[in-house]
Amino acid sequence: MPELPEVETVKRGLEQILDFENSQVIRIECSDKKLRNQSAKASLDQACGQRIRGVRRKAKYLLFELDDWVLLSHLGMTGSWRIENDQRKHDHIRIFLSDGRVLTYHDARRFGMFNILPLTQWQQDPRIDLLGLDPVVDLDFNGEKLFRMTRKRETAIKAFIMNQTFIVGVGNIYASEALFMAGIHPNKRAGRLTGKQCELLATAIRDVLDMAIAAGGTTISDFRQAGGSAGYFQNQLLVYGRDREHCHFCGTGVRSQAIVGRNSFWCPKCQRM
DNA sequence: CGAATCACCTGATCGC
DNA sequence: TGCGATCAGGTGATTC
Repeated sequence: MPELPEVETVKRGLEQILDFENSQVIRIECSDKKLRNQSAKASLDQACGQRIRGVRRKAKYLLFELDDWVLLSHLGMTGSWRIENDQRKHDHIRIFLSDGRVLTYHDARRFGMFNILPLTQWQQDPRIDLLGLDPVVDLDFNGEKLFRMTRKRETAIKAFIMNQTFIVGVGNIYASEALFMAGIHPNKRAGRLTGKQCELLATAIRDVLDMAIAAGGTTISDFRQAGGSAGYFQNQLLVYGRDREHCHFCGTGVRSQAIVGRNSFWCPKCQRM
């Protein structure tokens, strides 16, 4: 579900909703079913008594900054955060705040992660440390960097830009969109892109992520902003989910096929190998 | 080492 | 209406 724009949207929503001056963690409750990667209850309890000082995004991770700890959250495919005292099926983590509200994590498939890390050490966690450039915040992400990174890489360019050790934030939806905008076939070997193509692709990646953030993310089925509303970038998708529909530029039928295990969409006329 | 595949889960959808 | 097969926004372990 959540790629960079969706996580950024959740982060901004939580910033609006949370009361950083007065919200202290009173206690944390966990369902009996664990997420794919989740700290033990006793470890999470170290957050009790601490203030939530801020929310940050690192790649597709959300971080709740406490006084001495960081709560690291990854939404997996179906994770979401909301403020609501009532419980629903698939609510797995409930953080009770001193203002009486409950910060709740919902995740049907439980592919998400939730860990507590020391404030001074979270950046050394390998999941954070090994992350690549963020196209939205790292100003030195550009075509030249992309060109150098892709040299000698034999994998499909679509798989390359979805690999979080090179570039962060691009998932299955925005990979197809960015490659369409750049006119590059998703199955082209990464190492065969020209300098010009890397320039176009770096720009397309940054643009599509920025536009999707501005639209509040993409809601295909269940993505929700922290306040509960849907995003609306799904109305602006150019190729994703449009198999056999007409390309908006040339009218040719959009094609879809799995590339490295993930369904991919492209225009066979606008996008070249 | 790089690259591809599998595994982890539940729910929605589709064809019969 | 019911049932099985298939697919879904991600990532980390395993295999080649």
